[in-house]
Amino acid sequence: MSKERRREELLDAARRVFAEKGFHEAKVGDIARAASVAKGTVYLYFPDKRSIFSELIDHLFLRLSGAILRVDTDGDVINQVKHNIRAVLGVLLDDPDSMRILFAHAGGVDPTFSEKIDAFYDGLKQMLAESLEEGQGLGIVADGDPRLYAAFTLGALKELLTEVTQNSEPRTREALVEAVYGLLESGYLRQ
Amino acid sequence: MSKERRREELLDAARRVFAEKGFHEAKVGDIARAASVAKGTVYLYFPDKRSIFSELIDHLFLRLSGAILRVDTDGDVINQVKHNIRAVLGVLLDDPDSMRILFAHAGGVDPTFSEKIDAFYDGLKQMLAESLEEGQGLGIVADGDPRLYAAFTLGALKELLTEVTQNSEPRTREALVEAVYGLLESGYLRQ
Amino acid sequence: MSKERRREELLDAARRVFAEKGFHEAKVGDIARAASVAKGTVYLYFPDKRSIFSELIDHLFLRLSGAILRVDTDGDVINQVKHNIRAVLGVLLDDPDSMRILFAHAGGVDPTFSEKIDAFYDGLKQMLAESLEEGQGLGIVADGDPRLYAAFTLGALKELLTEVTQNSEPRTREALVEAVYGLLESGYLRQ
Amino acid sequence: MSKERRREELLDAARRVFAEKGFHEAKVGDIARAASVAKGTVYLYFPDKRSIFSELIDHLFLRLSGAILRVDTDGDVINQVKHNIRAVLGVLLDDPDSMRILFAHAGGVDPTFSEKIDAFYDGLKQMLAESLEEGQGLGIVADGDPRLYAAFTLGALKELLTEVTQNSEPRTREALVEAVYGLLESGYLRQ
DNA sequence: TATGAATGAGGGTTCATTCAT
DNA sequence: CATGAATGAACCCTCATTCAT
Repeated sequence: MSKERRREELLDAARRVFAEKGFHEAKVGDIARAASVAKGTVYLYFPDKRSIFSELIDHLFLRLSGAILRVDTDGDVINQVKHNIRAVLGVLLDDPDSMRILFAHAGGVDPTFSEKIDAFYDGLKQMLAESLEEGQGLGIVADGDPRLYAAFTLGALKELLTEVTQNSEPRTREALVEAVYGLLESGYLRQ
Repeated sequence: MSKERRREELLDAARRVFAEKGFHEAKVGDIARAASVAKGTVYLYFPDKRSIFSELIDHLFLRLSGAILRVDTDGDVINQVKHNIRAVLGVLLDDPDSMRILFAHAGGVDPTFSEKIDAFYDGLKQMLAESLEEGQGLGIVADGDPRLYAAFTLGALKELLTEVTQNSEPRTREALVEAVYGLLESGYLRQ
Repeated sequence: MSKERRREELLDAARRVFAEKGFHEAKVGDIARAASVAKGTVYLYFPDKRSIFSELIDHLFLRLSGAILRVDTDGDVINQVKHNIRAVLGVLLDDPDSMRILFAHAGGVDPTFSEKIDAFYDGLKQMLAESLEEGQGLGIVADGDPRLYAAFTLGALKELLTEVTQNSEPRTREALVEAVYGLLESGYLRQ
Repeated sequence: MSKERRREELLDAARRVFAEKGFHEAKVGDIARAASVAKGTVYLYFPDKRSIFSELIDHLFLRLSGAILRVDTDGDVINQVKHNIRAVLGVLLDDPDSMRILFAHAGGVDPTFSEKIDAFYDGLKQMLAESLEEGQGLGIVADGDPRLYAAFTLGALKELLTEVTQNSEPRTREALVEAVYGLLESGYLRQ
């Protein structure tokens, strides 16, 4: 087996184990067993346990960052927004283990790691808030604190994803996209 | 010092320590030191470290559950919704350490614990979804999957709280309540 | 048992174990067993294995440094020289385990540690060489490189000590002192 | 490359690595890298790491044993003594890596190995002591314990070598021979 | 013969928990 | 009740050695 292939297998195994048990409950031996190798083998490919976890998160962040496009307010805003919702849902629903690691376990590693996670979310929120502010100038975003709107959006997406993964009710992605968009566009309370 | 008082002091100390370091990085010795007692004393009041953490979370859950009122669709729905938003914000902003434990660290303890957290959120979502379904019958909630709306709401609130605590920008609670309500009522995107 | 007492016991046990097995072959468990405590207890008194070894060597160095007096060439040189020989022999013969650690095992720990040992010997040689140089000025030390004389002296003492400890032949310390002095004063080859 | 040649290369590499790092800090991988072969190759030529170290020491011992001639008291004793001093200095100064392994690292391997080293020195001392005893019969060696004289001589030589290698001051070998001889013949203290 | 990926025993260290005082 | 020294299970990581290619 090629070195690169074995490395991928270890990452796959680690992803499954971390998703199930979290960072601290996942023992290096668990990862090795899940990959059907000896414990020592893990250390031929990674310097330590933490770096495996870190690589999984980094990779997920990269995919998310790559999938999201900064909204260009000169173009079709609605479809760009929907594209981004679709992109985020796509990345995370296609890799529910990574998603679970990020949402359920990434915070419990250690303070340094938490900062990294926070920084990523902060970056997203920042980018989103800037787009929203631009949108306010164009009158396509309601008045109000764009950081709050950004936080709403992120939170709604996160929890939606958690809900969708935990709950067995099957829903097409497009329906989810529309549901999120609907929320952003008109909420759900009616008088 | 009374037994009950000492127990409270230990919980207070544990809350601070867990909030700062998370479950695994917080050592029993840290908690003892924060409470100015010896390590052994902790075990006179709690059977183990996990149960302290658990009690903090349980207590927070109780306060949250107690603060939230099931919406009575016969009454003033708007104000009941706002009341609930206000209540959740109140409980969590008044006790930022508990909030941090819940949002940043509760997931990293172990799989069993994660289930407990998930179950609580699920209960909230369930209750909220039921109210929303009722509301749909009365025409005051838009058509669509009430579980999704419930997830949106929860997620938006969570992230809002994270944002508010992390970000230094000071905002009155009432402004936050109105902002959340505004989102639920009409979103923020305008064409 | 007092904390200080337990610490001494651990040092005593470590001294015996290190003397017998050397740094690497001596396991922390060996030291714990020799002191009749659990392995974890060792770490209540020392941060790590190396620091125990280091403390033993440091202590020995202190005792040696304290025992040796710089020779004052205004006084009775012969007796001062004999005093120093006697002092070094005394310190090391009274603590053969430490001696063995120093002579047989201290070099095998790691490069940093070896430097420390070298530095100590170098300091001794330096001090001795300076005294000898002074002695040359007074005509009581033969011409020649004082560093070499210092090295001879140290080496002769070291090996004498090794010999005396390994060999069962019992000899009074005073006889040893006289023998060393004799060597320094007139060698042993006769024509 | 011939089997024998490769074996020599591995020994050369090992000598360098052991001299620099000592037995425990020198990893088999270090040796392989220094010899520009793969780790597994080392094991085609040697059964284990210890045996490489052992062979280096054995070889050095052989060269030393071969260089030293038992003093024939019928002949020119002075020059035979000088010859031996010259021979030991020659062997060790020509191969400073082996010397460093012997003096600085051979003690730290394990108890069994330490015994081997001790045994070698003991053999040397024994041989030397016997010659000295013979010399005492002929009146060319002072009265006194010949084992002690042997120990002195060995120790002085060892430390001289250490000094010469560590210190940058350049000295001709003949000067060193004369210095050692001078010590043996008349010490360095004068009244 | 040479390779280097894989193995797995073993060791240092941590820390939740216990218990004698 | 309170203490804090002691315990020892458990884990991460290293590296000498093996073996399939």
